[in-house]
Amino acid sequence: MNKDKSRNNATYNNYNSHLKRRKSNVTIKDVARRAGMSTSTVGRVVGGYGYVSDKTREKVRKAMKEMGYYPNVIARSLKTRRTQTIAYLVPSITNPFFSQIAASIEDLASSHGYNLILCNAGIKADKLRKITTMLLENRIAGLIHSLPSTDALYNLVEIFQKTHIPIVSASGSRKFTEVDRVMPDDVQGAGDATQFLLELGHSYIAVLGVKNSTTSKLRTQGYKETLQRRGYKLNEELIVEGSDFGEDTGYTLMKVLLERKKPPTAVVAFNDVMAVGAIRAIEEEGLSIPEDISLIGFDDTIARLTKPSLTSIALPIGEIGKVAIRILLDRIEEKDSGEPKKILLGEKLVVRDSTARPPARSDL
Amino acid sequence: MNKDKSRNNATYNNYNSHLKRRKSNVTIKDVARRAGMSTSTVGRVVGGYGYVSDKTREKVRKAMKEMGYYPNVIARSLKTRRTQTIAYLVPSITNPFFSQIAASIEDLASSHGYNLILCNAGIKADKLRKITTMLLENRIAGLIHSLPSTDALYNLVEIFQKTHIPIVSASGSRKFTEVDRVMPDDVQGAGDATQFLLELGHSYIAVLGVKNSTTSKLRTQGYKETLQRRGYKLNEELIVEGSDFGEDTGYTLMKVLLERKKPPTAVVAFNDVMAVGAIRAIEEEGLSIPEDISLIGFDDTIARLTKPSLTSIALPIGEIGKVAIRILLDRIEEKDSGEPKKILLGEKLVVRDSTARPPARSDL
DNA sequence: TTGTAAGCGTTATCAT
DNA sequence: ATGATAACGCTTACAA
Repeated sequence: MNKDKSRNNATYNNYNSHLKRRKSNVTIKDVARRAGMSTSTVGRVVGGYGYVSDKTREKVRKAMKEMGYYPNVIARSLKTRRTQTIAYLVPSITNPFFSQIAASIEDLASSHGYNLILCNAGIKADKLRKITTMLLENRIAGLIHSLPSTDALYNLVEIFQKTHIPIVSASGSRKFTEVDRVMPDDVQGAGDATQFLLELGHSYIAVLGVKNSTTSKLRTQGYKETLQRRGYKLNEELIVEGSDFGEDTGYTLMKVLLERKKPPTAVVAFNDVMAVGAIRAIEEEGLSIPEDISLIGFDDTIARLTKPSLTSIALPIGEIGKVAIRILLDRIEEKDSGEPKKILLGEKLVVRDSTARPPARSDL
Repeated sequence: MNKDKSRNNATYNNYNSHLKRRKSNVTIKDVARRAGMSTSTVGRVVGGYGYVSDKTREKVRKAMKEMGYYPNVIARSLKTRRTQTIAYLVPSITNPFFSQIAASIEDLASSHGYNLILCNAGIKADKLRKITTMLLENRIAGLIHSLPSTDALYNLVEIFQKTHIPIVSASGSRKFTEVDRVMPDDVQGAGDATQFLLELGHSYIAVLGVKNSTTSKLRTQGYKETLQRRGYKLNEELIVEGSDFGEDTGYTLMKVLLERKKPPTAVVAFNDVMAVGAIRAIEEEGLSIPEDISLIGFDDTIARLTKPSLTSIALPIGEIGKVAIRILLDRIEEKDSGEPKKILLGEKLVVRDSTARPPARSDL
């Protein structure tokens, strides 16, 4: 009855929509009146705490269902001073790497009763600052991000630190040691790639990197360490770097290598897209993969689709999201109040058609 | 001073973390006390409404900054009975199609002061039902979804209808005529593909479709209509359908076509992935693209990456999100209270290397 | 132009 | 086991 009445009101409101409409939702009070008891008793069955007799509980349940009652979490949050909302900040949700992390975060978050609010921070500092304010105003319970180190991020971290809102970096900035960080083990990944090529018999291995990229730096480090650990001497000339992770950069760098008197017999590109550029360069020179040159990509994104399909280093994408959200929830629920952690997750070599033993004519 | 004190408290709390910590945020009251005036005056400058003298405004601003005040939108929402939160529901955020829509929704939403909460509804009805409850409890202002028609979605639509929370389907279910729908014009897109092939000189054109798919049905319709409008007779044998949009399905269907006495000279696959399967089948038969057979994909997802690169029908992905969020905001802010709309957005043919005139020996 | 005070729908602390 | 009642932090008549 009540319901019908309110519905009629709403319909009526369409006629005088110049007036602000007031959505009157069913409240605890309404349910209490209907069930013939106090709001606190109803509150107890809704919240599932305190003593309620089975009989009253049933009565309340019935009234709730009949009236279509949905507890107002806003009022609850105001009273309890905490929300069930966490945020995930990315540079670009369009990037499959981030959208996969988002998926695994969302999954665990929602199964623990948390809502995930998604923020595309883009690259402008201003946007991130606005987001920071918005998140603060919304009193979010915690935050995961995959953002690069910037002043705006520093600002965010600082404020959240003060407000005691936990932050986890999921393959984002590694700079702020006050926050938990979970990231792929790039040193190990590049090491594995190098080792795999060494075991195939290659000894003159080049890498296609990117200047000013922490990731590229770590991967280069893994390459160097493995080479040296296995007793090979390091040749700095085999480390070539471009300005970005794009296809054209891969193409150009590969061209440079091929024009040398002694080109490498194997190449590790620090990203699948660069590897695609490298494939183009190699084919243009009339060489074939893997017969003349072995090629390994990184990130295992489009490696399945190239021709030939690319041996690549797969990132533990799903793992990153899962571990990050787990840490965050532990922080929020104060099951963990220890020092900030740094967690490295293993990368995995996926062997496909772009790698083989070096050509026999290789006399190196 | 106050700030320092609270920080010390927090640090101290780490020692007795068995006690529940109480985050005490700065409130309007605190600011008012500091600035030496009433809460309502402060409220007026925070909210930017009513009369405030420039002098007091400045005083308040100063106090706010000094104390690090962030308005509590939860309290505000409780009072005003509305939130600045909208939700976007997808079957899978990992799918680039949806993540691109999500990106454009997020963009406009945030620039209008709304938060986007992202929900991966997956395929289980139970998950969607849980999400429905959660969204209701959170009193979201509106909802966009890209979900297929299911009972659980019907349930959601029905409840939201009752509660007067606007819904927009962004390339999701088209069934519920009570909600606004914005979607790609599949009839036109398939029509354009067909027309393009006809103009190249093809007359024996096949399509690779999928059973029980509305999308496939509409695309088939576009194909048929264009053929008939141009005076070609329809050959039902040239419409082959599989059980899903997968690569293997494309491969199998293409094989079937190639084994016929009179194979088609051109094929439209209703999805790029199926087209990849078709390429494999065609190459296996020793035929080449586009010399022997022209091939068109759909959705323009991986079309750039295939070999040969694929002529494909690009979906107006960004547009879908933008239009959907615009409609939703208009509904929320009651700038639009008209009948539910259905908006079709144009698809665009992107010509690449997989299409050419039919071979000369084609005597059809 | 500013202040007072009554809610918004919960939870939490008392009584009973 | 249940009920009254006071917050939570804000907005908003209404009064001054």
